[in-house]
Amino acid sequence: MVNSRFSVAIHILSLIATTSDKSQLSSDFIAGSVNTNPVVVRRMIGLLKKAGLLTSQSGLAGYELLVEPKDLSLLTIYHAIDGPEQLFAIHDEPNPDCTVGRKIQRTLEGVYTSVWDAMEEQLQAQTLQDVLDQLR
Amino acid sequence: MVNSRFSVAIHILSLIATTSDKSQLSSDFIAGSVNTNPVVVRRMIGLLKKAGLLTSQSGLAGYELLVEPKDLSLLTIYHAIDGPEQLFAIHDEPNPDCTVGRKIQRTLEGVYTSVWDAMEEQLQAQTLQDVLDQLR
DNA sequence: AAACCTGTAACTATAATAGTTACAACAGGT
DNA sequence: ACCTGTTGTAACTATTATAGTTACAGGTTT
Repeated sequence: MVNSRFSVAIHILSLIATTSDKSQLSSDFIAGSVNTNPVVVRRMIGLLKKAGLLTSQSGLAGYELLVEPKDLSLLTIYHAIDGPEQLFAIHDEPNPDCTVGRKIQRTLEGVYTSVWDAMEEQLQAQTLQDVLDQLR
Repeated sequence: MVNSRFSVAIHILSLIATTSDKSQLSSDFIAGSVNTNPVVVRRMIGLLKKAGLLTSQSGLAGYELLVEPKDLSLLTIYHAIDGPEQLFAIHDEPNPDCTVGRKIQRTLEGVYTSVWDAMEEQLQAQTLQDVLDQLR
């Protein structure tokens, strides 16, 4: 299973989107809602910031979204957090002297790509706004 | 990323399907093609056997498929190897006193379920025979 | 200056994974 | 009966990913 970073990222972005008093949004406050360590939050926010999804100011509590929730697809978030770009690992160096071993890697890549594409399509179809609507 | 067991399972099943001299199929031989340890192979085969996909006889080399490659979907294989049934982990115990924290888990479950379903659909659509065709 | 914050590096703990060693039990040939 | 080679499993080890943590330099506000 993929790590929980994607979940944490969506949680953080939801919090920022729904909190009107931005000065309340310290990494410590956010960590309290997510139930993790403030550093974990700041680390994650660093990635989201690098992807241009939000701004922050060093030394000053408060984050602001740079993208409207309805324009922010979950796929964009996924790419922002630098999650794995493959679903299934393929074993290393199968035997090249074997008919199966010689071609299995490329074959599996093809199989997994179709699965991955289907997944991306789903993530593209859902936005942060959809998540916010369900949180009500 | 999910582990490489799924890849190894497909490799093993492909080997069994394409090898006519079944007595050649020892766990050691298969391990040589996959490039891993014979015990890893036997462990994996134990799962496939438990799922009714193949037979083996203790003490005697040789495995046989119990299902026609064209009737064996990759999804069936995936379930056989007991892979994770969720793609993304959801962080534990978000703060119940927070609007977001209170409902984020259930919301994410919904999101991830739609992604998972799309993935299963892709795996269901492809069979071991499709893989064999591409190995040619 | 004091209190509070961010950003980041470095370290630690835990868990998943794959690989490995070891061995009991079975099969087939001699 | 014995030897060789095999499966099925348990138990252990090594490696890696992940999350959590400590520490601290530097920014911001009062």
